[in-house]
Amino acid sequence: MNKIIPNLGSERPTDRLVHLLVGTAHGLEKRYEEALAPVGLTGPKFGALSKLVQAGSSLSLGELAERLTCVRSNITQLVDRLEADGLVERSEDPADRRTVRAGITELGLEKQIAGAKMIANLLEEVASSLKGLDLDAFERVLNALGAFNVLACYKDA
Amino acid sequence: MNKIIPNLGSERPTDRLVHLLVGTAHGLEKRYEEALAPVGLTGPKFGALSKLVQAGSSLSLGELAERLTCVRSNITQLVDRLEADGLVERSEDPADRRTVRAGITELGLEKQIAGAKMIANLLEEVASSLKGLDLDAFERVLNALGAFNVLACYKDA
DNA sequence: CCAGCATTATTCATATATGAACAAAATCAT
DNA sequence: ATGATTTTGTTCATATATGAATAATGCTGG
Repeated sequence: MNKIIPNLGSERPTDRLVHLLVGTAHGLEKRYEEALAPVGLTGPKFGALSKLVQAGSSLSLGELAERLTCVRSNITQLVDRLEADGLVERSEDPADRRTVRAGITELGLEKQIAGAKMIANLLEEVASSLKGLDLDAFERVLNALGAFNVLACYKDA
Repeated sequence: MNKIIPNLGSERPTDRLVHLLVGTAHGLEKRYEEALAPVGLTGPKFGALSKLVQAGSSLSLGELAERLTCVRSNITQLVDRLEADGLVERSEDPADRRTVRAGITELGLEKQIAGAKMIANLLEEVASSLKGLDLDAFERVLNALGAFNVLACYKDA
């Protein structure tokens, strides 16, 4: 969970801000993982289950990779682990014998729902800690960084 | 480089902001990695070299782990790879036979300097894309999230 | 039709991260 | 002084990520 851009004492004001931004994001992700841990889920596992719930049906591994913005080989492994946990099941696609579909199980659905509750609580906390702040200005800065950045792929990941 | 908090159509305004924040941070980290790639460095490798340069002397692996905010076993592996690249050398600590010190090599120093230049350019770009925005408001929001968050460990990572 | 091309998932090698278990060495408390 | 504890780095098992190579299948242009 590291890979934080190191602060090398440069001390231009934006350098500090970038560092703060990335650190804050990592902190949020850590909270996110911690919120899911009691349910027995990790971030990536919850993400995959959520995409399946959201889709309302099974998805091919390729579709799952797209929606989770990652490469296929990653999904092969993630679905291996989810299947070992009994949260997801692979099935054949009758229309295309190359395709493997992943469908959520009963247990997977339960876990997703439990995880979603934890995340809702977390986001509630975040929302209340942000009350009264100028969130529009905040978003303008993020958008400025987003325009400049490689973020198309994150638009609705 | 994924593990982005998935957007599960909740659509409270702060949910969207959290998602945007984390996505932007990942985008910056991606740019950071891409800036270092031509030099032949990755983020973690550059981070370790930078801490050694900053320290001005060799550091024990434990000190390095602390400054990079990660566990010791991670540093063992990272220093293995840096040593294989010829960027760092392990040495014994005369004062404590348990301790292993990591010192930067000539080549390591060159690479760190080259990497630092690339990062300086990147931050320059960021700074110019942020011109005219209300960075104080931005920082206030980040601080609100930081206070609420597990971020002590990132204060000056 | 079928030869070549594209797509799909898997496997493999690798990088990064964590945490538990371990061995060696240092320190501390009695 | 010495037995217990702590500290240090390594090793191992595991999770997550990437990208290259591969095999199976599907598709397409002639």
